[in-house]
Amino acid sequence: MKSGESASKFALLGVLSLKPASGYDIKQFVQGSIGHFWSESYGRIYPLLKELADEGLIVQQRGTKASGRSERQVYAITVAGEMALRQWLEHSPRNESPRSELLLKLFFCDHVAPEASAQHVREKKQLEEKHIAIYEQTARHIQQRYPAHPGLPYWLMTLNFGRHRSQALVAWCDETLATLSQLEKKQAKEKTKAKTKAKTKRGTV
Amino acid sequence: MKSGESASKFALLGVLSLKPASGYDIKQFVQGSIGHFWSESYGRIYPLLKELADEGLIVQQRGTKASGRSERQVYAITVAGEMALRQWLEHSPRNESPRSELLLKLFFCDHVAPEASAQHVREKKQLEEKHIAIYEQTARHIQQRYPAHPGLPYWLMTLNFGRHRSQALVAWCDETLATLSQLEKKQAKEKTKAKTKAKTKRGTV
DNA sequence: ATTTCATATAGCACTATGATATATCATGAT
DNA sequence: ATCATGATATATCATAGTGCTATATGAAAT
Repeated sequence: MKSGESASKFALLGVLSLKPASGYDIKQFVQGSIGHFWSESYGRIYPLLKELADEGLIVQQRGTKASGRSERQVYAITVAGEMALRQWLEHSPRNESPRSELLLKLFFCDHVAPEASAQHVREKKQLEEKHIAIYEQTARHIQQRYPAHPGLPYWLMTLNFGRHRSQALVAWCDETLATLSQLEKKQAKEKTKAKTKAKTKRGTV
Repeated sequence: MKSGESASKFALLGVLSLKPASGYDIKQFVQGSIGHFWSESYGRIYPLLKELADEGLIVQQRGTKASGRSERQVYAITVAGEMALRQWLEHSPRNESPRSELLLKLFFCDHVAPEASAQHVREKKQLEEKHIAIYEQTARHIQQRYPAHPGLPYWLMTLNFGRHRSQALVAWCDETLATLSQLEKKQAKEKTKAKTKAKTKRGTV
């Protein structure tokens, strides 16, 4: 495999290493199981499945019109595919380029009132708290359902990652909200001062 | 502005709201100042500058001189541009879809030895520790250099975000490394057991 | 003198998303 | 009965975004 090869291909291989699946299945699995740190779109999944099949890393299982659905195209990983996956897993992951619209807004927000930014931060806090709840619930659920699965410790690690991250961000939100309310107070005071000054000036002129 | 409008446009507007700049300047600024939570590529910057100019949100300062080929093309934000930026700043930021190659590898890593994953996690820890150092250094630097700038508190907030996040991830790395080394020990034990069994079997057969 | 480097713009191939189109089948409502 | 709805399923397109490469120039270093 070429070096510029995208991670998406291996994400699909990874899913197929668990069990054969269709493009639709893959999308569902990604959303439901690794959705908190990965995403795939149909627009990539279907072309990639074809590429992977051309490269011999997966094969199309024909004749599986089992439940009578419309032409379900199920793919399964091959031995070559498993090898490619293992190889990729051992390579150092590329560092992701983060893009946070929230931080971008915050960085430039001296153009607007602190309250507008505070609203964004409050929403972020709510979101992260919701995430924490989901992580904990999911962890309990999979521990109960797959207590002996060899992948379990690794799944829990990824959930733990999210929990740590979200907890830190909630703490940041609290700090930031405090700072923003201080800034608002200060601005209000300066406004009052400016008004008083203006009045005095008007009085003298 | 349309609702599907990308954040990149406003990132450029934000940078130009600080001072007039060329495409090159913008790239430098983004890398140097908001690089820890945002990125822009030349491949987007130049087309977007033209679009923004067409929409009247920015204006080209230097003339479109024909003779000099690679002449510096400096853009400045217009009043309309400032209004558009303010409007955007007040809208709720869209939640970003995170993609972590590290977690993807970790999730599927029961295919390979725990040591391979441990290596990835150690590298991650090093990276985050480096980030923390940079955040703290940058914070000291800008507090010294722009003690009275109205944007300073907001810049510090974004750095603080990074610091919180990185500290949490370092803690996660430590936890995860501990878990991985336990898993490795367990696997080693099972292997030994398997070997002993095999020997016994061979002995009896 | 010429090599090297920082500045600067531009285009292209590839990667990725989100929206939408299309069709089938199961289920329950009318 | 048949009709609406929603889940299943595949596919495509416009748009967004990245990374690499080509090109050019002036200034500094060798």
